[in-house]
Amino acid sequence: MSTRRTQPGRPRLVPASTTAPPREQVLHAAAQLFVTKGFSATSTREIAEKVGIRQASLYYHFTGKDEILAELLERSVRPTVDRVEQIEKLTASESPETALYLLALVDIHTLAEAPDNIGTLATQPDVTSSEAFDAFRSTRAELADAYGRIATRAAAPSLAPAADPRHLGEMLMHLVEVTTSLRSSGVPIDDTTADIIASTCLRACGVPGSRVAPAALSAAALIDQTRPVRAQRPDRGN
Amino acid sequence: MSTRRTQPGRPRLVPASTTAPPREQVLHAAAQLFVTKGFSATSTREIAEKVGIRQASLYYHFTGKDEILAELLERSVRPTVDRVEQIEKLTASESPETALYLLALVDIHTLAEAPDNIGTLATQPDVTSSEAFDAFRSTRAELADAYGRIATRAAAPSLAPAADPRHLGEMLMHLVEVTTSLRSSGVPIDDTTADIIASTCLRACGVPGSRVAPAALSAAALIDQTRPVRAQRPDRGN
DNA sequence: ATTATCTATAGATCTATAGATAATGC
DNA sequence: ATTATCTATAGATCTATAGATAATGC
Repeated sequence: MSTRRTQPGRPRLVPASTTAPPREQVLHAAAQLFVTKGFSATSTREIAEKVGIRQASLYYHFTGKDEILAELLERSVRPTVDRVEQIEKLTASESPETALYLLALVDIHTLAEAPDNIGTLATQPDVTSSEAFDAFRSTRAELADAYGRIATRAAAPSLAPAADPRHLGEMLMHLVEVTTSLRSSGVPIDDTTADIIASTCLRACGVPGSRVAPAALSAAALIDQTRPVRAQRPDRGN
Repeated sequence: MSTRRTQPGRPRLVPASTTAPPREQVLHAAAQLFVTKGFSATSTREIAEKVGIRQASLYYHFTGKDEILAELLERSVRPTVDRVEQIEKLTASESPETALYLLALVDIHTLAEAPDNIGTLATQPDVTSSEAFDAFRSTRAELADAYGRIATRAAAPSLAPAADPRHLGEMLMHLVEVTTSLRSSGVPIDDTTADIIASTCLRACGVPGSRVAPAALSAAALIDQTRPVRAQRPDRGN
């Protein structure tokens, strides 16, 4: 009965096809275009058209095109980064390869579930070259450091070339990105696929085959306990 | 004595700093910009400025920006594709994992030696979305097919998710691209690094650890015999 | 005559701002 | 009054073409 017939604000020329907040509609449309055509090749006009609003109306929700991408980038890493602390706590008394396996699993899951496969945005050259995304690069560096830190403990001494933890972290992040690449090719990222990717991370670090399966088992037992540490919503009952 | 003082054609406002053919100068400048900023974010004016010519002068050498990228893309895969036939011949009587290892080694070498790290261009979204690069995508698909064909023979039956040879090929190409990613991070791609990456390909296919080292040995013995089949220059003495 | 540049510019964008308008909320 | 859109447009690009110019080659 008390249902609003319309929203505040001037009505759109093309009525919205969804009830999602307009800001989310913009993010969704932009994500699809950025992922398929690339950031620089996508015009604000195209985004607006996809949403069903006028180009200028975007600027009511965002200060510019950069801010749209910045928000999408942030969302593509935030879920994993917020779980890193918890992962390290949970695996403090486990083998180092279990810690790496768990981090990889969580990250693969994030990339597999991210709307519109926005995990692919991180490697677009626009992102790595413009200062507008410094905040994201800093967040991502945090994740690369975690990969490097954890993997260095697990890595075989034979891994001289990637001995620098930072390089090792970058390599592993690239490996895990195969998740987004498979998603683009239409491969469903189920538990088996995730295990193959995570195992590949361990093997790429030189972990002997005999230690991979135990790490997989231990990590699987812990994954349900990886709750985000930051950005947790306050309890409903407060 | 017979050295020309100048070249035909109107002199440049800024004299060339190299004797390389102008077309190559353009490709080199464009490659650097495309790789760092991305194709769409790079203007023809920037390319021209880097070369030291006027923006319009680019169009004497290329029909447009697309043609510059198309040529760079072609060069980034051609060396490997031209060796695929020879690789399959050489390994016809070897184990399937030796064939895969050799293909990976050759590809890693191509990516490691490609000027300006142009191997990174293939995954830019501009490339995958515009029809202007259909020829390249077709060449690249040929390579993906080879990866898929060879890897399917080497893969363990446990690899159900990537059972489709095409998907398996895509996955392996993504893995090998870590070469360009490491290059960007400043890691030198020496023989040891190449072996780590190639071994990771085998392990990602589920090849047991005990069969990796023998494959690496066999492949190393064959790599010097991988001469391109297509595009070979005619003998000097003809 | 041929080659390789130059100058000038048309036409098509594209981003972002200014200010009007049409809803609801109070 | 507030919200969320709209219309209109300034100013800054950016790509590609037309045609002039300054070298060498024959």
